[in-house]
Amino acid sequence: MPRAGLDPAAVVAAGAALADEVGPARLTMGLLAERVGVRTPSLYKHVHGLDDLNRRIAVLALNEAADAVGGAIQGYAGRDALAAAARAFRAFVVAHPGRYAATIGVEPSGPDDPLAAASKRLLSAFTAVLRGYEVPESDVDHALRTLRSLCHGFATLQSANGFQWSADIDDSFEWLIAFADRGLCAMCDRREGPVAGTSRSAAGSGAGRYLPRSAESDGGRCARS
Amino acid sequence: MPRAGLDPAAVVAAGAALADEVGPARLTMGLLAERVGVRTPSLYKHVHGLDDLNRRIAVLALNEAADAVGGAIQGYAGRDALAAAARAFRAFVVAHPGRYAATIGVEPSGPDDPLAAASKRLLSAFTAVLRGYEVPESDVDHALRTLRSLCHGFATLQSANGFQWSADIDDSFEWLIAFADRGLCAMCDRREGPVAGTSRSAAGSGAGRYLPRSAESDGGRCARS
DNA sequence: ACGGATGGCTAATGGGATTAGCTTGTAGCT
DNA sequence: AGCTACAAGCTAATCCCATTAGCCATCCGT
Repeated sequence: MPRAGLDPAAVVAAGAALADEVGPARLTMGLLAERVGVRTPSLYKHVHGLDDLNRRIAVLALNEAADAVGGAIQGYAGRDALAAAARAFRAFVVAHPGRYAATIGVEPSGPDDPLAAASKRLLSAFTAVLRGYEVPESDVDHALRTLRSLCHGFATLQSANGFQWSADIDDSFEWLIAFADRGLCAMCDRREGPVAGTSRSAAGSGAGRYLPRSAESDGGRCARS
Repeated sequence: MPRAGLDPAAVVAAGAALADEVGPARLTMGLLAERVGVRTPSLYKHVHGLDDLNRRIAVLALNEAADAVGGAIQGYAGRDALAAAARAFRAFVVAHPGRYAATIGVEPSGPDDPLAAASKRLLSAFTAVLRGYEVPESDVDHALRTLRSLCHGFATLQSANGFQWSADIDDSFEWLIAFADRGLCAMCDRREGPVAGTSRSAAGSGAGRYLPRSAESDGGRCARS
């Protein structure tokens, strides 16, 4: 009986992939064992049980999300960074619904729990976005929670099929980004008239709908760092 | 052996209460049976199984949430309505975390699923909030999804203990309300200078922090219906 | 080669969901 | 009042899944 060459990381990676495929509720030790080519009890040599597996998947997911968001905002600031972060986050959750779902409901057991560190990494990426807006120091925590709630809520509702109506979901998300930008930007001194509202750029099916006001169109709209 | 006088509604209500107490993950048929005073298999005379029970709890929760939000916004408009709706929603989720959690991940099976109707009722309440802002007809769906994402995200993150930092959660939520108000209001013609930002009213432990700008302080801030 | 640590296996336990089939209140009818 | 049919309970049994115990093979360094 040849060895399967497993280690905890491989088991967790396979578990995360499986969770993405079948949903976190149907992620079972037996199914995962079959997937990696061993019998069920053998998994316990690598993870301590289903709960432990879920925690580790959550850590993996948070780190991957942090990488995705952190990478996406490189070189951007202000609204561009906000849009990049939000899109990257949502893309990650939509691409990996199972592992992201594993992150909800897990609590770090202590201050040195890797879960806490992974969580902090993701938050840091969003904190970087806020630096492009004039958010007072005392409000950063609140803004962070708000931003996280917004992204988390949209992503989970979408991946749970919570949006049942006709309007295009991508359009809604771009609207959400503009909304968040207004909510953050309105804290700064504003030097322009009313926001143009909903005039769509009619760019067909491309990604740049809803005022893709990139660097060229925003000079001085909101003080940036 | 006397009859317990159960019916589906009683079972579901007890199940929802139990979910609030022990969490949806630990809601078990055996525990519920014990709670209502029958043996486990007897529950199957009233609900079709655990999945069915969860769906019914979700329907109950959505209807209760819709009632709470709908009732809270009576007589308010604009920012006051937004704040009332958001607070009522969060209060409901915090008071009934288990039954609200039952709503995530359930999909309506068809157009006549009571789940779809309950979902619509909750959405309607939020739609009423939007009527106080100048949201173009074409954007209502987007705004609705955004608002729902924001509330849902905050509520679920909080009830999952996803906020691990120091800042006060009630403060954060009031900040969130102000943020949403800015995001929605900035679509209207605006007749005033920059929003005052974060000056707190320092009202001690009361509920009216973060610019409790009620009817008296907002005349003409945003066109209301 | 050798010996411990490691990773895998079979067998067994226990809990929870669900079903089958029986029994008995109970409501409604005569 | 008595009969009947259905509704609501119950016991027993089954299946699936997580987890543990204890055994055996493999690998790696000596």
